[in-house]
Amino acid sequence: MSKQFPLNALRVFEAVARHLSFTKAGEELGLTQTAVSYQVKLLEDTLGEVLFLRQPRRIQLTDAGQRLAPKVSDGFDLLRAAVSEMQGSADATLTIHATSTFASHWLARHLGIFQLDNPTLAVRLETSQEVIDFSRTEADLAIRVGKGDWPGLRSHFLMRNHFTPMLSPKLAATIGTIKEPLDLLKLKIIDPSDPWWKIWFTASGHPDAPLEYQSRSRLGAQAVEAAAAMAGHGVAILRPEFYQDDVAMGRLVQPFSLTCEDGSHYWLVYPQSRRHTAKIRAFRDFLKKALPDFDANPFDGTQ
Amino acid sequence: MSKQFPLNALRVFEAVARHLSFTKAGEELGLTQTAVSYQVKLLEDTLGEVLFLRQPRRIQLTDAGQRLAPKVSDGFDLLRAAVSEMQGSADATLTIHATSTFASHWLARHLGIFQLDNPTLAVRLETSQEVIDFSRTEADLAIRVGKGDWPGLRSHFLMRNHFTPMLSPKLAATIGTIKEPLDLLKLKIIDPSDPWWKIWFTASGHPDAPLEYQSRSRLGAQAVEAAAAMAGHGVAILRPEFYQDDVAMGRLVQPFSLTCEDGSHYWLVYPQSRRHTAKIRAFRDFLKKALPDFDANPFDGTQ
DNA sequence: TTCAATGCATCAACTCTCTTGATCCATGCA
DNA sequence: TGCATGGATCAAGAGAGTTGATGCATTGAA
Repeated sequence: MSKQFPLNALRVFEAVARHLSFTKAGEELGLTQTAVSYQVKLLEDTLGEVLFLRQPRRIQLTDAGQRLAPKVSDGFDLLRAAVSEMQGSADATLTIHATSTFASHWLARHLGIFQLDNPTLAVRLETSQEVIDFSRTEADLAIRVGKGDWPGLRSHFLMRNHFTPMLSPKLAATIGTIKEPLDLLKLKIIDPSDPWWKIWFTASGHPDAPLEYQSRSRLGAQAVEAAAAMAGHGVAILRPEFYQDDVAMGRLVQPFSLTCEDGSHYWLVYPQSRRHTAKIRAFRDFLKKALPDFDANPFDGTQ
Repeated sequence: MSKQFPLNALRVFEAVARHLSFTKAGEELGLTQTAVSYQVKLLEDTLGEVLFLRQPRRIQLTDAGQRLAPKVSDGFDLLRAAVSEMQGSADATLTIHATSTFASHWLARHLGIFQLDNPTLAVRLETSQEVIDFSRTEADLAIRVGKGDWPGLRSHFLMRNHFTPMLSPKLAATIGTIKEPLDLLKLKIIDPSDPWWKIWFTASGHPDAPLEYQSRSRLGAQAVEAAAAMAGHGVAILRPEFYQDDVAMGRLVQPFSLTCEDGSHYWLVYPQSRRHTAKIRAFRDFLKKALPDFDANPFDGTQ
């Protein structure tokens, strides 16, 4: 079965053997009668066997052709089945990669609706902080934070990413009321090297707020910082919408209404080439319904 | 399984899945690594599924690929088997078309040797007077009389065709001895419209011998005329070598040693495209050994 | 008998798929 | 650190495969 062997000719032969007509077979395959004739002859030449007897207005399988035809049909049936089955079962699982923050604070809440709408689709949710590479990881789609400009990938805007300081009410109580942004500096900043802090203090009118840049690296995930904040270990800078529950439960407070952005937002992302897949379409449609700003342009004037 | 589906890509995928290497698969198939890469991507695009995870120095099947690979292998195994089995069994039968004259007077005598040399080959001998068309009849090769110039066919000279009057000794006795060609005209000429008579009489010095051209058409087969001659119904004009047995048995006599030709000779003939088939090669070799003049040029000077 | 319809073969021209070779990049190993 | 391995990417090119026109033989209907 080396590259020499004309597989396409074999496929054509199979169709011709079924129809016993070059023309009909051509129609089935979307070929002209000429092409069919050519392919059959090509196959006959490589096999060294005549497969059809050309009688005036009809063709007929030779003994050789008769022996070959059913087995070739079986072979192609198997291939067809293999392919469609593979596609079927692959379609049955949707693998989503998301940051743990988004997964736990947004997806967890909304995925139920998607699953109700798509009962046959098993969802596999993988969380990772890294930006996954679709060619190296088995994932159908991903939720990423960034600018939406990833080459080779299709991206849809999901929601803006903004942030504001948050801390546990208990910790806040230790310094009385928090009136002024600079008050926060009396407390421990959980990750002062996070550029978000610089942005926020600048926006609040304190571009020179003293932040200890030298300290530990980012904890890596907003969720971890949030947990630390809830535990009263310090002040975190978070996306407030993700923690409304915790605010309601009294685990966190948002002392200032000022929120800032750094230009990175949440995006749905998947490989260009797979944009027409049913399951991807389904998830895209779900997000479109669930998110008012889906596919909006975060960079136009209307903030 | 329409023409859209890249069958070749599937074949490439099968090889890659076995080797787990684009390069190795390429070597097996006689392709460059680039081509393999292209084909795999093509297949992935049409399926809408990633089949391999590209890790730095190795690749790995995805779930989808893992499901697909074994079934595709099975499918190709089936096709491979179908093809080789067909070829095998087709190679096991050699169908020869010959004129009944040649079949009964030459082949019948010599075919035994061929079958001893090729015990696995079943020989099917079909006799017919018509010049068969290989595209309309199931035949591997044919023995024909003619000039050896059939388009699309390969032909090998077998033996000259020449002829001389022959008759039963009993019939000859009815007019005493036969000394002179014209003596034959005292007897019934079995098929006087046969152009061979005209040629022979002319060669014997009697271009004006009165032959009843108007009479019945040729009996069609030399064998039939020979039978008539043996039965004493008249004089036939035959290829003497074919009837040496009958001469020996006293059924026929050849009154004159003069033999003539009409430019047509015996040829082995088969489709160009099948010249490399094992069974055709075998039969050709057999004739080469059995016939001293095999593949000689009957038209050169050396008669 | 003649005429129209059907179906395959043939031919030349072209298209576009597929292949090649060069180059690049990342990783693993010495 | 430097080399070998293995895959991706790119531009260029070849050639397999298609197409459409045409021809031929047969069948069936008028």
